[in-house]
Amino acid sequence: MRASARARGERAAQVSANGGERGRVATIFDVARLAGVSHQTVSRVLNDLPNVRPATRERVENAIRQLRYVPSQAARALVTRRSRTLGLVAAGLPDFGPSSIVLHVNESAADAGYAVITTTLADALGPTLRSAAEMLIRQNVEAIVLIATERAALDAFDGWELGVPLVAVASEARGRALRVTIDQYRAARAAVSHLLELGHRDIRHIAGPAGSMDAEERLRGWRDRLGEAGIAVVDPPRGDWSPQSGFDLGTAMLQGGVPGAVFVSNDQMALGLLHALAEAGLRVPEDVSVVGFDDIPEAAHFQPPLTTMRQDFVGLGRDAMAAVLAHLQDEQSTEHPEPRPSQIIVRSSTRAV
Amino acid sequence: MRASARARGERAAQVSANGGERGRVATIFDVARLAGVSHQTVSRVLNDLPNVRPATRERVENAIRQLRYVPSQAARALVTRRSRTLGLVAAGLPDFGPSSIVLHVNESAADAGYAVITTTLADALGPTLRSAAEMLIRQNVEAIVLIATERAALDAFDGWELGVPLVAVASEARGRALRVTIDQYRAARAAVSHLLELGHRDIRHIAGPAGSMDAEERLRGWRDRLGEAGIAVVDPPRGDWSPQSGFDLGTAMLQGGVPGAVFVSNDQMALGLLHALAEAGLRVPEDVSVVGFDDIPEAAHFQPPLTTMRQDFVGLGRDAMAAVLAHLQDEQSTEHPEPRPSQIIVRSSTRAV
DNA sequence: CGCTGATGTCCCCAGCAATGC
DNA sequence: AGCATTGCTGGGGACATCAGC
Repeated sequence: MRASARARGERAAQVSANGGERGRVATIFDVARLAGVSHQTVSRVLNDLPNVRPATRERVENAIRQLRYVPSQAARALVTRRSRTLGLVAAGLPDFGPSSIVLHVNESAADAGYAVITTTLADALGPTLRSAAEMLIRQNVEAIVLIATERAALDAFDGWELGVPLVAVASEARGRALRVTIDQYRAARAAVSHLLELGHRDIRHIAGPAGSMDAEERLRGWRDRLGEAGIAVVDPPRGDWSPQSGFDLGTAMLQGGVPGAVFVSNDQMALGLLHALAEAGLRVPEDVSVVGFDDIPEAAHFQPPLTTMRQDFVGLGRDAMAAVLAHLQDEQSTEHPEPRPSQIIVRSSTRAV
Repeated sequence: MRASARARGERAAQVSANGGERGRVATIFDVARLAGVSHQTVSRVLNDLPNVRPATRERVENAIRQLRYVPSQAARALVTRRSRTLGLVAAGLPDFGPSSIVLHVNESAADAGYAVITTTLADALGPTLRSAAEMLIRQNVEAIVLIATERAALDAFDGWELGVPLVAVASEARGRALRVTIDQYRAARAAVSHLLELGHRDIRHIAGPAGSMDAEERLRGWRDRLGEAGIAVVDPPRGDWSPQSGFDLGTAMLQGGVPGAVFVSNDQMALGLLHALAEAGLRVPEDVSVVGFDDIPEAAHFQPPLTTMRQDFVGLGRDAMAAVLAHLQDEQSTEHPEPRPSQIIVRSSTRAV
């Protein structure tokens, strides 16, 4: 079909004629023309394929530099069916946990040569999630990573054929999504163990919101560990992660007497609790021991510096990216990686009784 | 050219023959075939163009639903040269300020129907920025939004033809980038005015790092406002935004005596300062007044609750997106929007002397 | 002949302009 | 005039083919 070839040639000629035109960028044909080879040879150079003579390669590379040629991702995506792009769906920003995960998934993706399209959601309702996912699919993402704090978010994706792999960062295993996770349950048990080892028996809990899987796992860890120690518990109050709710629930808790220790489901609520305790004239850790969760940057400078659980968000980001890549290479790989362990950071808000 | 049309037809036939094949997605031709129209008619339906009979439109829409057809963004981008995608370059995460800006730019972009590819940077060095920007260009973004905290980041982009509009979120006007901003200078002046009105004269400052434009503007506001009040100042100590640096610099500051009031360049360092003051047995606000900057969610529950400057990140995100859209529609529009004003939040860390 | 290095053709998928009924 | 169709375009990769030694 010579007509086609000629059309290409004419176009290329036009381009070199008005190369100075604003906004016009070089194509692979322009490069080929300048280097005196076919566009296919340029393609081989671009993709590091064999069968290109070093001298030819050199010429092509010079032409690329000269024209400041950048391959069109759109054209490449069209033919390879690979966009080198990931979708990231995150609700619950700007909390420390989700934000950190987003940050580190981004970093791991960049290392793997992937771009990340992030959609932040105000709520985790089905329709919202659905339209976010559809937008990502339209943008041609190769996989979707879902930062799921609420159970509802995970459920919304279930029984819904996306067409691309779904990796969920979540603390419960639900649905068919590939899951990467931090072991919140064991971390909560470790926090309670720390208090038990200090001799505490009256260990209360301020939990996170009901829909949150993280909150649920931390609550379960607290309950189970106390149960094993032969200590009966009642249902704990639930906050919304905010310092204000920690303050309110802490104030309410003090109405019924002074607890020996409190395990709080995140650092911000722990801060609110510290505030409530200070207002009530109670000293930490002399009167009450407090353990938080997350190890936010501020925690080391609370009054007193907070004992808390530090999570491995960096590792989690890597796990998520590894899961994506594994699934992209091999559809069958449904191996869930080991949950990432957490680490207790003992500061000055806990002490032995 | 009938050959071409026939090739299309054959391909379409193949598709419907193995429609169950894994990973194969429907194209506009499959839809056209099922609806008994040409692909162009489908295109008109997709783009809400006139000249489609309601009955035809109906048939096409049914076919789209039936095949779960999603237009290929890659193909569309190739022909329209519009990717509906924005690039966002952010250094300095996960600090509260930059994180908030990223979040709200994302939201505003989503409202405008744009996807956002975010790249997070470990440092703001030239080569890092450059490769980040190149990656975004390859991904075909229509514009780049740069969250620039450091002056060096802004300078790195200068004199460098990107090929796409650049919008900088930054507190200094540098280079040719379109700029949106929060007026840090006026905000700092307001913070100092608050202390002056309370009768303070000995008003110190703990500044942010030297390269930071935000830190510089806040420092300048503090210096100028005090100068106007006839109060001489010396160069303030500089932290790195972290609570630890606030603690260290606060401790050092107390070696030279107890100040009347301190204006701290961000809330986290203010927290460190509160910690240092508490350790020295000083009371806030009885002995020392403290004003922070940012109004992070924790600030209301510091001990004591912190007086601080709240910035309008939501508005800033909208400004950034508006600037992008304006520039995309009209290359000449280089109007910088008015800087967003900030608001003082008076809590319990300041009081009259 | 057999291998290396380079070329030609078709295809990916959607939108636009011109055309046809 | 209203509605639908045909042909071409965009940038680059896969594959088959070809030239040279």
